[in-house]
Amino acid sequence: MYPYWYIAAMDAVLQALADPSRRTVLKILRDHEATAGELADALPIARPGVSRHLRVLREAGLVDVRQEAQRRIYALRPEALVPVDDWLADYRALWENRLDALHTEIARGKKARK
Amino acid sequence: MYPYWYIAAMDAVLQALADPSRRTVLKILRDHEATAGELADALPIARPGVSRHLRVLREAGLVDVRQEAQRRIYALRPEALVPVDDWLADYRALWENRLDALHTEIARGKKARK
DNA sequence: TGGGTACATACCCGCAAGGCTACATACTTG
DNA sequence: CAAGTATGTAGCCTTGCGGGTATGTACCCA
Repeated sequence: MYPYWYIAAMDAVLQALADPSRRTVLKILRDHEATAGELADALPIARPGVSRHLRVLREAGLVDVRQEAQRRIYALRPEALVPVDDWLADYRALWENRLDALHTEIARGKKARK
Repeated sequence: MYPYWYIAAMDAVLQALADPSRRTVLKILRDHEATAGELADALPIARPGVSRHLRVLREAGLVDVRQEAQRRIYALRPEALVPVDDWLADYRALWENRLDALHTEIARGKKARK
């Protein structure tokens, strides 16, 4: 359904990232692939709930599934996060300036206190 | 209510970013501060809706307000995005590897077609 | 001090999201 | 092919979210 190069609209990705259960799934898949059952065991909710979360992640392009006998093996598709990173890039310069200013301010404060 | 160094839990930030209207507000504030009215005019929804969106953004630490006569002037607090950037960092290495592999694959395909 | 301006809050509504139980599907194996 | 295993789907319920209208609240100015 989703070719290997598919990157969902950032909207769907951010929507998917908004849920902590789904972020937990991503965290696990960051280290290794996992079956739906393994992922379900790691979450405090029942299987069907996990299935739906996995569907959201799939439709956002964040994970891939392959079937192996009765098992569905899920794998991370980190490139789906690229649009989010690009979006963030537009703001990165701003907070870097601000943090620099803050550090300068702190340094100045220390000096003044001497 | 929120001191200048306050950074909300990433959870609230991602939740706030999930809504397109709120992302529009951030995009506007990226360029310049704006009053609530100006922000409302830029969105296709009524004032009270905008007020609520602004509240969510405030509580996530993404914007700051200051009052000037009857006007509330909103400004971006880009440092609230730092946790999201840090979170993304854990995945960046992964997609960079993958994209490298993809490019290699494409290059190989081109070569083979010659 | 009364009227106008700029926002926020209160309240209601409709819908989508997330949880659960029950059931269907698909594959393996005796 | 029957039983078991692994997972997804259907249907139901509750809650939260986003949108709207009506109503404060705070400030300026004549």
